[in-house]
Amino acid sequence: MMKRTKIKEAPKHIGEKIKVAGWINSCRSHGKIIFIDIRDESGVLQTVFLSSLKTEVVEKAKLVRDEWVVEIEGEINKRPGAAKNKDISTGEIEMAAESINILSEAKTPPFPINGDGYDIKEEKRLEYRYLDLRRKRMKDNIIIRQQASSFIRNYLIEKGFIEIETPILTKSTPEGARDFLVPSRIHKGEFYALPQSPQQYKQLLMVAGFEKYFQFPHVFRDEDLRADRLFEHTQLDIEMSFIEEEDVFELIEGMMSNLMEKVFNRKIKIPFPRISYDEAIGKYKTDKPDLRKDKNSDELAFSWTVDFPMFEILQDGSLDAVHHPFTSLKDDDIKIFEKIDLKNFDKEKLLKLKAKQYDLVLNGVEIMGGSIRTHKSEILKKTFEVMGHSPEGVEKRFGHILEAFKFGVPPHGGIAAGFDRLLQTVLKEKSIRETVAFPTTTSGNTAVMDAPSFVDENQLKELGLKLRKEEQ
RNA sequence: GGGCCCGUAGAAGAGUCUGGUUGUCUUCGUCUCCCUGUCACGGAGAAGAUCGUGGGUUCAAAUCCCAUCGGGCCCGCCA
Repeated sequence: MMKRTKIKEAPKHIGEKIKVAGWINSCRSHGKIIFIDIRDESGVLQTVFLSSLKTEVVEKAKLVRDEWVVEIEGEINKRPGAAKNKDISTGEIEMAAESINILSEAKTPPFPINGDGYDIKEEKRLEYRYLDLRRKRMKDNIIIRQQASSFIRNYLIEKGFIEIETPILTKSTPEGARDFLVPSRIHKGEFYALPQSPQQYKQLLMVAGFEKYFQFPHVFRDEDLRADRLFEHTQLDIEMSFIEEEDVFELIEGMMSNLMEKVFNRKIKIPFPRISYDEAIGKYKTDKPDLRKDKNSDELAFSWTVDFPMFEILQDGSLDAVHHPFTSLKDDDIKIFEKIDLKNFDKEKLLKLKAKQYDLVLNGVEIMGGSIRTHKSEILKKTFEVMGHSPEGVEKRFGHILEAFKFGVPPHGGIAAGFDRLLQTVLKEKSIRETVAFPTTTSGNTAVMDAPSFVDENQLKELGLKLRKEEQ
């Protein structure tokens, strides 16, 4: 049996007989000559069926329809002069078909697969996502996503980073977004939480002596969805020991400029502009300015927003950390903070304190955020106090990491990207869902699969759960 | 939790505001026939609709009202 050749490789086989396999992209019958375009993952190839072929072959060629799965054998030839098609990469060649084998028939697709798909209801596209992903635009998005993650992975490994996975079944943290919870079967009535970020684990890895860590973690937040927000998304998470802000900027600028050039074929200038939070708010009325407006161009505009305030004031008048309590203050502000008497403190003074916190902004979208962490227990204790946490509360929420910090913690810091949102921004997609193979709708219903859904009573029983009667 | 918008043959849209023959039309797709160089081929013909669902108003509802389901965008929320 002849080995199958990928369509992208076909131009290397001019004058040879090969076999290609894939989906029918389109059929054009002219009576005595039939053109069948066959598509595989790598491209599209025109095959030509002449009436001089065996009747049986011609009959089969007349029978097939779009999206049927077939394999076709024949000789690869250069196309006659006028028949060349510059619009497709295999437009210089065609296959003089000799045989066709139908591997699988197909129903007529519920929507067109040619074209970009933007005008089709997303509801339908998600219901049949496996067909939607056949379209070139979606396939390209998924493939470039992999090229980007693969590039970043290699880049970081080259720089001495270790990729380490952290748990998905983990502990609920009362800070931040609403958790997704998973009931424990063994410990009835208790729950795991899915991670909102590997923040604490990656800091523990610094204590463990992994000086440069990264991973592409899947993280979960049970908050209402938007065009740029999903329940679950992929991060690029990075943490390093013995570094300062400039080390993070340098790493990310090198990584992003190389990524843009090698994967997205776009040159960008480094270093990126650094804009203080106060300047950004003053000049652009936002902490994520779109610098394309300044430059009056559509080029990708990266910038750092730096020197965020450490604390913000909430509606109830209490103070909260803008980023998180483990964020380090600027060196000068640490001294000021140390002198502040919390028994009788001036909120304004605290609100002026600046942190070693930074965001990477691309075209007005926050695509990365991070900070240098503080590991000094006195400062941490005081920060928790400002935020109104009782010592018992702190112990319950952060005890494990504070305990770890007692065993020799290196100065450390890091950054995390919303990987899907980064792709969305670079690819200029309107929705984050265009960069994900199987996203949910904005009400959290999954693509193709019918989730969430009710479960067996037995499953609930095993977990020690029951629904209230009126909810069943 | 709140606001705005959308749901009409397989797909996209017009029709709804201002109710009126049997749901009319456009593009694409589907099916049949014709066609030897097309490439989203072309030509001729045909089929295809519970106007999301339920209720109400009316002599009469795709059209007006209420409810409900589904979808999208935004505010809140997302350290």
